[in-house]
Amino acid sequence: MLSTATSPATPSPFARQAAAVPARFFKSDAAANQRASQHIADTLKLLNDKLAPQRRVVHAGDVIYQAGERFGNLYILNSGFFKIVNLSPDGREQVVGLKFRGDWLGFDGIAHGQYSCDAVAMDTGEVWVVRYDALIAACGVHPTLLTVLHEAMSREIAHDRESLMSVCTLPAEARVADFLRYWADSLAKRGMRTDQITLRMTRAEIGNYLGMTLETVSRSLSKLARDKIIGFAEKGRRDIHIPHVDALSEFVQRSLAPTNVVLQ
Amino acid sequence: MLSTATSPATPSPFARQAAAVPARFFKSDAAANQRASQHIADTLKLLNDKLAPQRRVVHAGDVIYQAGERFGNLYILNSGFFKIVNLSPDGREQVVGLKFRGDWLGFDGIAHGQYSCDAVAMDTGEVWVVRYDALIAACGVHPTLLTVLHEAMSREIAHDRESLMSVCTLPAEARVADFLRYWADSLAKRGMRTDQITLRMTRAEIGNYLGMTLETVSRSLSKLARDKIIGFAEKGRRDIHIPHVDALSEFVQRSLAPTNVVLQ
DNA sequence: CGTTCGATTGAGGAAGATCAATTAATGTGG
DNA sequence: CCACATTAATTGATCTTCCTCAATCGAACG
Repeated sequence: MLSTATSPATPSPFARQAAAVPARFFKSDAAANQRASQHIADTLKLLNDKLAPQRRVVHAGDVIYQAGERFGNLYILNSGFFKIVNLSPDGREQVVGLKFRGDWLGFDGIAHGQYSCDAVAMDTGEVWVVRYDALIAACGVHPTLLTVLHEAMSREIAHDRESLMSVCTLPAEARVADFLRYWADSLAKRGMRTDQITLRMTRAEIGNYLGMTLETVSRSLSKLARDKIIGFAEKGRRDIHIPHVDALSEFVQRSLAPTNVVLQ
Repeated sequence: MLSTATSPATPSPFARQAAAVPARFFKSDAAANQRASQHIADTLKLLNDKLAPQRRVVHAGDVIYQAGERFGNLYILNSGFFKIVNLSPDGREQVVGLKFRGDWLGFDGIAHGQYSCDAVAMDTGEVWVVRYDALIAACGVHPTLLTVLHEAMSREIAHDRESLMSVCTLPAEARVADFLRYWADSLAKRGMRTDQITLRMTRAEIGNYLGMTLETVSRSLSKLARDKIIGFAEKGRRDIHIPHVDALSEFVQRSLAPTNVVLQ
């Protein structure tokens, strides 16, 4: 088991609550998803209207930018699906992010004048290319653009922290469940169906993203299927059926419970 | 051992290099540190001149903002040292970031109108308080401020990804070594000495940040001390002596090597 | 229709978690 | 300033999770 700050041996210096988790925290919220979907559509429309960005169609495997490449553009994902891969000088590679419709790519390049990761398309899609300096200039004219930009950066920061927390505090099976929940959530927030999702990543890629081996991913998925929390399509194990998204959150919570008390 | 995308069994789909690591990648660079230190000082001066921010002295344990609190301010750290703690509804807590002089706090609040983590002072210091809307207004007058802001956000995004990579690809001992290297680097980039550093965190906090137990942190530090890569002060094990920062990077590299070949 | 790549599953082993005992530092009241 | 209480750190022994290695199977593709 992994370390949590709330272990009984060391009462956490920042402990604040050990109460039961209110249901609203892991109940999916259709109305909120509806709003999120609308917000993404509105934002894309705004960007399209004010920036008239260059459009670029991409296919699975296309690299939109590479670590080390000179920074100049930001990219807005209109459709499709990307992975962000971090590279270390010694050859380690790490999938550090997944991007869906409405997400931005390339923020990491601003600080040092060059991108620090690779952005790779995992599917056919369309990205909008925006020159960073043109964007900044446009922000002067349309302040809403600046708001949108900062929101996107802020969201990315907040989400990266969630990822770190997940990797650091959840056991492997729960991490896989949480990954599926996140994926389904991301689709729901974009107005797409979540009962049947197609993972466009291999087990190895998922494992890399979650900090575990492909075998552990496979075993975890098999376990979730045995528990009827997910289902596989008859043919092909890339399509995953998720009858209840909330069941994934509940699985995560259960795997955090001290020990499975049989009779309360 | 943890999964790396470059395991021999599964030749990575994105493999690009397996070459020896060029020395420049882990050799500390005094000139670069000098420049970084100057850049931080210049940036702080600019912010001070253009924004005349409210100053606030903080002491260890002070909470500058809390998760859930309404967003309104950004904070710039002029001196001292902060930790950023992420909280989950079920009570998990995760140190997701450490902040030094020149770093900004509060970006996570922009997107959702409320902060998503706690920012806690670990030492006496001074933060500059800037209202977000006042900052945006000032950016209209002084475009350099916008550049500075975006640089800070971009740096944070890039660094968060490094953290995730470290947790996902390095074994525990290497993570501790890399943590010390990062700490020393951060000090060096701020013009401070790195041969003698004082960790203002307990083993439990370090372990939480690195995704391991406090016992593993302790054992790793003991190992590094046995190997003469670090040393402890006579009294108190919070002060750590680092004769060669590069030795920490080399330790990380060594622990990544397939198997310790005795005679090569 | 064979070849290749991805996924699954099992067996064994190792890294690191957990439990526990001890020691060192820090703080507190007398 | 000291005795005592409290918290942090170390270290050892054991156990669990997950990694590693290996074999098999299914799908996709030329």
